[in-house]
Amino acid sequence: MTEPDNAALTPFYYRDNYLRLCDTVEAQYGDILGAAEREMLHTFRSLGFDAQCLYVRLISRTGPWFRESKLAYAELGPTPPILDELLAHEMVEEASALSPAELGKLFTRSELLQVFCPPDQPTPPDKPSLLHSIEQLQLREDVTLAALCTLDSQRIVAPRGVELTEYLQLLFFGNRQQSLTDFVLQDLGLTRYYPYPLDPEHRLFASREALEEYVTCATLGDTHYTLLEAGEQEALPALAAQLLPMNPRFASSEKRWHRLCNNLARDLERLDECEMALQLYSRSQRHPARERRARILESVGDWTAARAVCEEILDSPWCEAEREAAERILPRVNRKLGGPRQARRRDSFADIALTVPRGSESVEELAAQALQQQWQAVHYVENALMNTLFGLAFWEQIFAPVPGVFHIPFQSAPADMYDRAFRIRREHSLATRMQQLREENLATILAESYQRYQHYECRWTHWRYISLELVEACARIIPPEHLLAIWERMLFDPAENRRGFPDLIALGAAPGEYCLIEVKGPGDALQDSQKRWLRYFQAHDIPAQVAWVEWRDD
DNA sequence: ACCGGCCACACAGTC
DNA sequence: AGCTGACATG
DNA sequence: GACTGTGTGGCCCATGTCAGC
Ligand SMILES: [Mn+2]
Ligand SMILES: [Mn+2]
Repeated sequence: MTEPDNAALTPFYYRDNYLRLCDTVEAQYGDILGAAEREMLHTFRSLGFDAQCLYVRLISRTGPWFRESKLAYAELGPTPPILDELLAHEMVEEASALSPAELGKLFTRSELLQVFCPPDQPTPPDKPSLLHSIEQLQLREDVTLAALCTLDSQRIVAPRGVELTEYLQLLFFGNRQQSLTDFVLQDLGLTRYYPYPLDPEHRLFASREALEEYVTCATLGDTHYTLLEAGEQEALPALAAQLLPMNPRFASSEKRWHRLCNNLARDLERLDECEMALQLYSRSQRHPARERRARILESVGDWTAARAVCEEILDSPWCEAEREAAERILPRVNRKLGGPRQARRRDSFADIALTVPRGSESVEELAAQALQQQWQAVHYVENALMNTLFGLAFWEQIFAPVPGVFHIPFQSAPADMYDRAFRIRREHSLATRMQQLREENLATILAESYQRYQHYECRWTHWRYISLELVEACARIIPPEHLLAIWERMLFDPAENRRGFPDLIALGAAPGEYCLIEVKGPGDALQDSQKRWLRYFQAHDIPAQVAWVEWRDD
């Protein structure tokens, strides 16, 4: 047990952070909380210190039910009187009946055996079947609970207001993933967020309706997942029927809704529910909705409609991947409609053949080792290197205080990082920065940026994998005009063009002596995103090649 | 944005 | 026993 | 060989404990 570095960490940091969260949310969203919710917050604040601490522990752990005996916190003293207080204020409720499934989460296999299986009877082989056989007993749920309490006379409790807590966290973080844990990680110094200025003026959720709309989308997403998990595909059309009449009105839930439409539609395709899939896709404004529509229409033989969708895409593509898909589909469809056969563009990239012995390492590692002989150093970097360099080059623009993009102090990128709007809203500062990068010493800029911003959370930088030394070596050897060209394309579409970079970078001794190398093992092929970068490299005379690996059999 | 989304890869079926 | 996954923890 | 679909594994603090198998 080591002492935390951060002296601010008290034994009560969970409670302290929860209060910070409540304060922030009440200040920012007081108007959209209901009377009952504010009342509950008031009750919480009126509790004694220990009761507050225990309550926050309860809502931070996976419940909903807890055995009193499992609630032991050294910093709080005996649990029973604290629970008494929480029960008295109705912040906690006591179980009076529990289902077999709930029992399974609370009691061990041997405890359940002890109570429900007489020693002379055959014992179920594992816990699931044990729970099943308890179900078969058809006991009343309060009876089963009473039976178990004979071996553990302590109470079984659940915190109330869990859904309020979920709402508070959602309002604070703007998503359902982050939680009090993020405060803790911050306190522990495990994560550090760049101190960009927050603007409380622009809040994420405009109104109670916006919040509810988001929660509805999230719940439908949960249902989707649960149905898949349970193998209940037949219920998916009904889920789609719930999704379709929705009309998301708030920006805060739009992206989520579109993604949900796409995900669900994809599953409906697999069920041959093409009609419904088409309806969902046509409501979605997110790639690959239009591509999927074109493919469905092609597969059902509606070539006229398929052509129309392709033309719509080509007219104003959402991204390059979408345009390429339309360019592949359209000629096929045109031929069906009696058009001429068209010659296809063929790529040809510089390549080498490698024959290496099989090893336990990945094919990329093995290829890197084989290439070590011809180069000073070969690094297996994939997307991490170029994304890190991008983050270093444009840190100030990424974290610039554009209105409305920084809501909370736990962001690793602005809210619009992957939107079309990102580039447009920072047009001027990005242009100025590009100019500066063109004119000044890139190696110095990148190294200084690395040292200044190292350890701050950023979607682009990979501090662990990409060392300062590697950044310096790359900045010395890769010609600035190459890096600038790469960054231009990344800025053009930061979402799409952050992937597809070659696996390896091989570095020589002198400036210009380097090569980006995509490793392809037997059976692997270039992906579309990789081809797009390789084409771009060709067009800009950036040295890149594909290394086709074969196994040397001995 | 961790019961999810994103990568890259492996493999199979089609033309 | 030895391994794994879920969970809680700082 | 190109294209398409599908399914996979890793990656997201690190570490210890416990229950299950
Ligand atoms: Mn790769
Ligand atoms: Mn590769």
